[in-house]
Amino acid sequence: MCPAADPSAAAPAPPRTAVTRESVLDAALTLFAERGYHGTPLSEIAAALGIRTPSLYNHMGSKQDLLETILTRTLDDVLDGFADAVDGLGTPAEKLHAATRVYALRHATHRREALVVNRDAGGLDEPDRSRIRDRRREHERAVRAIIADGVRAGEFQVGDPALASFAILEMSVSIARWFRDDGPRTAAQVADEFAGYALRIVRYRP
Amino acid sequence: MCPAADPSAAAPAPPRTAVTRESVLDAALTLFAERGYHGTPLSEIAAALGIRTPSLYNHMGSKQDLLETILTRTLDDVLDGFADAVDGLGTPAEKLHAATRVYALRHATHRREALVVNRDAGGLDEPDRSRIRDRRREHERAVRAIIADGVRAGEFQVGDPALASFAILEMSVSIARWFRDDGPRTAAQVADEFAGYALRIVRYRP
DNA sequence: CCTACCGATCGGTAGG
DNA sequence: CCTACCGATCGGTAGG
Repeated sequence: MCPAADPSAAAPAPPRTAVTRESVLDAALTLFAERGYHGTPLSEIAAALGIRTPSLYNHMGSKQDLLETILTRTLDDVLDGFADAVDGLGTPAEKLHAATRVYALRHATHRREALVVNRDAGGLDEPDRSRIRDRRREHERAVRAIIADGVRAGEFQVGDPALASFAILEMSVSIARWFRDDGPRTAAQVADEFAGYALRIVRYRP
Repeated sequence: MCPAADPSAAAPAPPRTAVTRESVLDAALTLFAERGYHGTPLSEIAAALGIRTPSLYNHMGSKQDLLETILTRTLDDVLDGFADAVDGLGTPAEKLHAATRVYALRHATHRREALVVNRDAGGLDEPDRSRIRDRRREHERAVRAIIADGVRAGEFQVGDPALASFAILEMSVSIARWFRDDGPRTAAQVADEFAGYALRIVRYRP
């Protein structure tokens, strides 16, 4: 209707910095997070980088490969972050607090990655889809185990550790959907608050 | 690679019941929830109904119209459910418990609708996108107001009602992502448990 | 409800 | 990094 003012040409000025595999992944990450994997044509990724679509193939194997790389890296970071956060901690309460804090913080500081994981993981072809899904379950199971430990130790009171872990994990994931860098709260403030919510959900009383 | 065993032909047998606007909307809802709006071609909706793609236009204006109808109905139901649930209740704790319960229950029993709202609301064109977004904010504000009331009344203890309401709402939304009808818990059990979590998050002590 | 068909756009390739 | 181009598929229309 109005081709002179195309609203999908979101990138205002093609930056003439060097295009690398990393800059392609970064542009793809931004656009996948905004419009979804299926809603993002390669032509828009190219336009954001100031190059033509076929030139993207100097930096990637395929559009799927872009998604797969983004998801694999993101899940690796989440699992590493979890391991680092709980390492050396003693009680289930300490572990649950630290695990929730780092998970919540990650979702405030890596919003694009979280949005793509939650929206487009199903867009992968097998066997990558199963691999990614198993990685997510690994993290879920680890958090559930902490809660179950806390229940056994008499530290927590929940009817079902699986339900509580879903609630804690998913409220943290949602931070990616509403957090703004220029908002009234810092990422660290939100993460601390949510870590506190996690302990409340499992009825931990210090 | 293997055209004889096309995995995207998910509908096994085209049911030869009457195709209506409602059955088109239902098939679209199932497929949008599974693959996303942009990931679902009209040809698959038609195939699920056992008709050809152009025949869909006897029951709809456009693909966008399908999405818009699904989202509008869903948001209407959420707001109506909220109003009915808190109507006549007295204390903030009663209201928050009832509002969370009905919201959680809805996400367990209307999983497809919830997945489409959360994934594809951005796929709408203006002005529908803004209208839908405003409806969601209306619900958020109402829940936040209950929490703020509870804090003022000394019933709840939270640093920031906005943060607590996001946590409560979004953990409930997530039910749509993992709940299974054939799982170990009924929708009502999950809803009751989550309503309890909501009161824990705001530190309500009966 | 169908067949026949449209222009546009998709991801991707050839060949420099 | 480009132009030129590919077959496939998209949402949608014409005309019965």
